[in-house]
Amino acid sequence: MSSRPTLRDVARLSGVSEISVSRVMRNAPNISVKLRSRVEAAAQELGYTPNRLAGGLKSQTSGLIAVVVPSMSNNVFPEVVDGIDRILSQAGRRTVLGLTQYDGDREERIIRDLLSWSPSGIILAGLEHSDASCKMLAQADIPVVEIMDIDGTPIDTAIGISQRNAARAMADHLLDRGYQRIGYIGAWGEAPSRSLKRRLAFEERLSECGTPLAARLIAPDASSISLGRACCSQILNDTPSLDALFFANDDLAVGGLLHCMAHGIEVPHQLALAGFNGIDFVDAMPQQLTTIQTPRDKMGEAAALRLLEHHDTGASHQTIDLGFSLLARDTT
Amino acid sequence: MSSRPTLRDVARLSGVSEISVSRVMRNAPNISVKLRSRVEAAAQELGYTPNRLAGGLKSQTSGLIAVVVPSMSNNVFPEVVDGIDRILSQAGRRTVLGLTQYDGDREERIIRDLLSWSPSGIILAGLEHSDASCKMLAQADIPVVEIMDIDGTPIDTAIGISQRNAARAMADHLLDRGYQRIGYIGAWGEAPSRSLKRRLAFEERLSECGTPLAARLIAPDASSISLGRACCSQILNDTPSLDALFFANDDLAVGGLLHCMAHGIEVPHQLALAGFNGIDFVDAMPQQLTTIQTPRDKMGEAAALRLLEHHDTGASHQTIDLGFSLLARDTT
DNA sequence: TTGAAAGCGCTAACAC
DNA sequence: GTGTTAGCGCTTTCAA
Repeated sequence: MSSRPTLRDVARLSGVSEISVSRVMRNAPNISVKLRSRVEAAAQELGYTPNRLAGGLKSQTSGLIAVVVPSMSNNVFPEVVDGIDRILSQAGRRTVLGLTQYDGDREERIIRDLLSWSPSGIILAGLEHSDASCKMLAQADIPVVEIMDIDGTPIDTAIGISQRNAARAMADHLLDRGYQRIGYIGAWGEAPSRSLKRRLAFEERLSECGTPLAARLIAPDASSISLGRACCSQILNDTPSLDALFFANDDLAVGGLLHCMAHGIEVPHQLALAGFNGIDFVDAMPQQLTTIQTPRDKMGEAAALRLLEHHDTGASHQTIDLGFSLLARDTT
Repeated sequence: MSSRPTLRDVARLSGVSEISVSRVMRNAPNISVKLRSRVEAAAQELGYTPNRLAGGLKSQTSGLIAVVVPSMSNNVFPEVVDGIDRILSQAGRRTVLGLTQYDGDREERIIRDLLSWSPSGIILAGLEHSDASCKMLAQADIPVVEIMDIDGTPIDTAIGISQRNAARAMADHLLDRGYQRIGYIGAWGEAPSRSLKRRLAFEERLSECGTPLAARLIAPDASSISLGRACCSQILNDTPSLDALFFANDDLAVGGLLHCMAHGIEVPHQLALAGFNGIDFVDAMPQQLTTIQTPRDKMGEAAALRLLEHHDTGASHQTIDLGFSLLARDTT
């Protein structure tokens, strides 16, 4: 049985021109009810599916949205992607995914590859990209939304939070609470530039207040609860005098909390713990973790909405701050 | 300042034919070193990016791979997608995403929409799809891989585990340990057909062994640790005599464990707990949770590999069992 | 409100 | 090894 039916087949069957079928399929205006129903019947009968490759080629606008994030293994990005896709699919657009695995070279290759699909827009995590990447993005002449971080100059639009301010807020919180010997634990070898920014801002703030960071441990491995547990153990072994720990994310922090529970370390009296992100499961722990709540699904949704409304403006160098909130709870 | 350069521009600049440029860009065979370098220089100079919409239209094979899963908010799918993309991106293929939100109608629309991109293959979660969906998939004449579940008849290839056998294994485990009053907790209103299959197989096995399920609680909400905690509290309230609980997933089970910790319920002596999936964080809990370990990233990788190798066979009705393992640990 | 012509950018099929 | 020709399936003009 024949291959996939085309517009031509539908046109022949319904006795109208191809362009009329095209208009019906796209819900273009100025189509009589009669013609529409005739065409729809024929399309139905043939099981016609439009070929978006052809449509996109001709119209120079595919409706694909490229999404470039580091990894789905990091708890924050699935939520972002969920938010993006929720908005896009309502609008008949599709998400094409690229996962960089925190590798800048790979990001560049992915961007090049994604642009070859003539996407109608692109969403990227972070503000740091290679020169070549930036050049490609500028030339592509499509809306570019950079999410997560707003501490820097966006190519077009940045939507997220100030990672630096969030870190400084946590520093202030710990100092307000009277902690003096503060340590920091990170993961991924600090490949995500946002972690690095946060740590630097955190250290900077502590120093400004005359209480410099007392210890630091950056594991090269992927972040996980188990890793947090191991790192917590190690940093306390190396620097027993610590009275507070700030973790690069909640997974690590929960690991720290579990370490303390297992070893009878009283939280927060002997050791205070703070995380970052506000992942669902921190609420469920025996002690509610102090953390910074970030609006991850909002970031995805806002980025997608921005792309959808973008038929007007060009590159706008706009920054949208979605804000964070410091949840001061049981562990500090 | 022209728009995006085309093959023609590169051909003109390098003084060769368009088709030669095309061959160079695709690394086709039979190209002299000299011609290749000349073309590459020109492409470089112009910042040429191929237009895959055009290429795909002509060659009838886009290289896009459609991936249809319920949601990224469910811990299991991000890992699957990570596995898929890891393999695909190596092979120069792209993931186009569709999230069904556990809605069959939406799945059907998504499949229709994704097929309009002429994907080279499609990966779907689960074996249950609407008649219309199955028809479209059959007509599309592309490799179809259904992942997660192998209890049923695949359209083409199924890769995953037997959800039923896994549930029966857990039933046997709990019975072996001597538990008699066993309860079950689920979420999502059991929209994921795999949960339902598991529960039914679990109940069936318990009944076969003369120890029917003592209580059951299916929450309509999205699964989460907090929900597990609440459900555990409720089911114990309704049926205090329970001596074991099987949860639809690890999130719920961890919630149950936290409830027990908070209320001084001794695990497993007063109450045994078992989860499903083998999510990373269960290892980190104060007590290691008994669970069924499922090979989620393997499922993604295997599905992607299957699509890549698929230039030979047609629809094969093949089933690939990746197996699970029951991790009998502290909580049973 | 409908249609005819032209061509988006690329590659398969066939020369040479 | 390289080039010529034709056309993938659709939509943008422009005309009626």
